[in-house]
Amino acid sequence: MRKKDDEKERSIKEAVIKLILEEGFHGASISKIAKMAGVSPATVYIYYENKENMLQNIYNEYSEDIFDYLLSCVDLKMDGQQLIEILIRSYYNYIIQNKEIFSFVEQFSNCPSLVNSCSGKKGVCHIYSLIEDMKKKQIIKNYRYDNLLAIIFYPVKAIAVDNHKSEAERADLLKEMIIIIQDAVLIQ
Amino acid sequence: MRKKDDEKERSIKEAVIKLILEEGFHGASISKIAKMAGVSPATVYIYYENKENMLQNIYNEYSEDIFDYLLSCVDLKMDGQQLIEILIRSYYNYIIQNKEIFSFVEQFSNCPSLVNSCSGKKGVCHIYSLIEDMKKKQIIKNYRYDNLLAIIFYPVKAIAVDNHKSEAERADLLKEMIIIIQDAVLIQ
Amino acid sequence: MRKKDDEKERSIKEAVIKLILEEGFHGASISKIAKMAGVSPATVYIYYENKENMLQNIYNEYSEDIFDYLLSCVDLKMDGQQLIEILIRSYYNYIIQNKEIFSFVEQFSNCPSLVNSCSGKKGVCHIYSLIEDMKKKQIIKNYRYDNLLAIIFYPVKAIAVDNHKSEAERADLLKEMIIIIQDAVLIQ
Amino acid sequence: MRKKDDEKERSIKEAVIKLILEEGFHGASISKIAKMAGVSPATVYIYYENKENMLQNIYNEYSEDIFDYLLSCVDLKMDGQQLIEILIRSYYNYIIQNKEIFSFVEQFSNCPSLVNSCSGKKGVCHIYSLIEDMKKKQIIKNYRYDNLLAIIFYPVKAIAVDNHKSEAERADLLKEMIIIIQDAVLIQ
DNA sequence: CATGAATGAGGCTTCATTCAT
DNA sequence: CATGAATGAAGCCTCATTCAT
Repeated sequence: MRKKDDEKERSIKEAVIKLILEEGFHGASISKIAKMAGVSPATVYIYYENKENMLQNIYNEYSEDIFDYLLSCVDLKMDGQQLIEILIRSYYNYIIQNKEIFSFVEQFSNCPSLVNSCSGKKGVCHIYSLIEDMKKKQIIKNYRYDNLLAIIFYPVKAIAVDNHKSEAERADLLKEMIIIIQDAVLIQ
Repeated sequence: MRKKDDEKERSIKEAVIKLILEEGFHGASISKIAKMAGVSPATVYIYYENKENMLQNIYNEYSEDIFDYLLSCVDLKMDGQQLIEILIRSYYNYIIQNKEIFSFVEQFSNCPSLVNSCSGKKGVCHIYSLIEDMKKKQIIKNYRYDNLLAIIFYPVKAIAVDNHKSEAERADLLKEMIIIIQDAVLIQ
Repeated sequence: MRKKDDEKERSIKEAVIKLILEEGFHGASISKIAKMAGVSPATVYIYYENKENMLQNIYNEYSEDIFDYLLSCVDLKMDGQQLIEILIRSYYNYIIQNKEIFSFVEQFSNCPSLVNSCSGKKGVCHIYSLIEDMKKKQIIKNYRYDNLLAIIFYPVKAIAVDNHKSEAERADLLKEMIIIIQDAVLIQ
Repeated sequence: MRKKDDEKERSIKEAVIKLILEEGFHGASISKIAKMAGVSPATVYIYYENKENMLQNIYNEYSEDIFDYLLSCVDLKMDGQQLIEILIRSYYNYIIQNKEIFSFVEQFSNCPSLVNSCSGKKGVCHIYSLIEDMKKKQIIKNYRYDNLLAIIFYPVKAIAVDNHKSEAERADLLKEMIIIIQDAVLIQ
């Protein structure tokens, strides 16, 4: 009896997100994935029940990743200004450094037919207590949690995914955006 | 007999965006599209050179739609507060009332392989002069255009696409969001 | 618009029953069928919704064939002896001369998973009135219809499908079998 | 430890014939068989060289079963009437009580590609001496052996496999059929 | 212009079988 | 002996596109 090969599962996953970045969601066929992962098409079905299941599995694994990363970057001893800056910069950096994963998660999220049939734990909850805590400490204004999340992260996304701009331009935009957001959500 | 042609093209377009909302990007095959549009698969190729071309065509047609709509909603005689509110509400309403189109445009935009090979005129330019005008009039703070656009529209999108919430909840969030954005971008 | 080609449908059907005789029910893959019929695999799906449907369709077409043939061979002016002989010989000849069709129908009938999901009009009804008529005329003994059918046709089948015997041997057996059946079912 | 092996082989065999009844000949894949038998697919290849071999093996084991059973039911002290009745009723009962085995053997027999490449000892020989003996004793008419076999058993099969009828109806048919056959083959 | 027929290529998945433990 | 992992080949079917009317 051979053991399940973690290496193989990993290379399959990597092939999926890489292919989906390069060729879009529909260009990632099982045979291409298998070829890129260096396994037989049949092997994919040892690790995943079928293609849809595979995508949802990978989505569930990575969709929370970014928030775990954010939490690992912040420190409760930071003051409000620092904290917002770190959150935003970390979010931005994650997108830049994990293009493939981010693109995969975004494409998946935007596809109603996929995301609706997905078990879908909203992984955002980890960051909930952080935000609520800062509201109680009167560091962040008392806006609704969902709105705070939207304000802090969505505009940054717009900068990060804009490939028409140079890195320098985007760094400038980001700098200004941090100030805008700090002004918007911090008390004083 | 011209009218009939236009109708066919329209019904094809509608079939495309409807199918892509319902079954995702890869569920929209030419034969399904043709069936839903009530035409033969061969007919599709009278109006479009091939499938990719067709999608890009439709994308180009609809990707600017939202900004045209926004401009049609605002009035230069409005004050700053009003204007921001109208922009945001209009944007929100467009998404709600044009789910299919919005979903199509979003999915297309997020697919690198499609959007990169697209002629891609940045349709956002229409709104550029409006924003710049308000900056000159010292109504809106002197932030970079891209950031202003991101701040005003991206967070709203988060509210509009969140299907886990009731209409009432989303209306509440929107109300608050308008205030947040007004505070962030208006002078005083 | 091209018209549906009757030739093509016929060659597909023939390929199916020929292949199933040669290679058994499971050796008849769509691609082999298509190759033998001289069409593309995709073409098969223009004429049949799917494989199961195709097989059922062909079964329904041929399962009654033999009884139509039998009826075309008999004549109401025949006496009882003649009639039984003709029925048996015709049945035998049909099997010999339509090996492929007969084998297909038999294999299909014996496969519960196929035959149960089949619309399945019992085509035997055509011969019903013939038998009942002869019972009324006191030519054939007053046995139940189903039993008469079984007695007249089933033993003959055993002779016809026995490939271990020479043609001459089978002719001898058939001759004797006719007498046995005549004795069994005719009055006097 | 021997017992365990035999059990595995038995459970594989049972899985094969059960699956073939339920899902037809082509629905019985090695992996399904293994799953149903509670063993690994690889284990099947310890007991059988390959799939075709396995099927032929099982066929050879069961194809004679019914005749062994028949012989175990009859007694040479019975008179002709009794003997025919017992033979027929036993044959009928075997089919009813061993649906799976019978269906497997029938499907296999009707598949030329399988049965032709089969070592194929005609298992019917056991019953040969019984029939010939009764012919010598002038109990059964002096018809050819093959025809007697066909007359006695084939029509019964028609009743046994007809699932459109109730058990009661079939019992009635069987009762009459016994009389028909007795009349046909017994002297006086 | 419009069509349904036709197709080779490729989609996902399962197959029978072998490998390595 | 027994296993689950692994695989190339092949299964069915649908795809985007073209053909012929």
